[in-house]
Amino acid sequence: MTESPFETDGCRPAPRNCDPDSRVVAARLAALSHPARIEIIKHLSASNSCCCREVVDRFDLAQSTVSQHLKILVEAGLVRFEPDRQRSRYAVDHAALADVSASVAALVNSCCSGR
Amino acid sequence: MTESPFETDGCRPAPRNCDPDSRVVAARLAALSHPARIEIIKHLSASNSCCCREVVDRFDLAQSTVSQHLKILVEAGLVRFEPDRQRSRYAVDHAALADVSASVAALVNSCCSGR
DNA sequence: ATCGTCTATCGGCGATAAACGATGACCACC
DNA sequence: GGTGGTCATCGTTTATCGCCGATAGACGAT
Repeated sequence: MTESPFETDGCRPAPRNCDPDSRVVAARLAALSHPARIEIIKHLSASNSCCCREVVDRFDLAQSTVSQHLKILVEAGLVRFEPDRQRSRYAVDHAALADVSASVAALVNSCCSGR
Repeated sequence: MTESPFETDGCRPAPRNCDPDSRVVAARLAALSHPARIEIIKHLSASNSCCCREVVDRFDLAQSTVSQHLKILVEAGLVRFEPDRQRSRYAVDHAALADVSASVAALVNSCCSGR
């Protein structure tokens, strides 16, 4: 356990005495908190699996931008990546997505149960 | 009124052909995608209702920072604000929070149902 | 070997977020 | 009136986001 004051670990800045759970949830929500990424998730799941180009054609965003969004989703664990020849197959990780939904539900629930 | 191609309306930048729903969901998730704000939500619901100072004491953040976070939560409609003498009562809007949870669940569901 | 295509990454730019201190408004109380 | 506590806002600084064009790597086809 490093004694670093800030362990960014891909999360947003957090107060010192912050529940690690909150950081994890926040990081995943951050990945989902962009309209383009939500749309990309929808598109991926509708098509079962897409390559980058397919997504670029769908939305009018530059290829580099789409690649960036996909990278963020992969790093958040919401999308799985599999290189396929010169293409890249991206597919939604439904389990991870369900997990996010469960996390939010748990947060809401804890707020209601605690009164 | 300028003919701006982007009507930001308090949301993150979005591609042109973006489902408005995605923008709304994204905006709410953005409010939740910060560890400190998640912690604040938890604290508020545990205490039923808090003033700003109470939150400041709990986390080691400057009063102005906490005030800012609370403002963001209020603007996102997740927390209700009620001035009370020189204090400010902040309370979680459980209905709104449940609504966010439902939105995420709907998104996840649409991904699974669409296969 | 040389194209053309698909990707990922780099570098840069403008805009926004996040944090803080300082200031002033407001209220209660002495 | 003066004092102390609470709060929102302003202004500043720093870091990150979101987007793009350009570039380079990898692959298939000609």
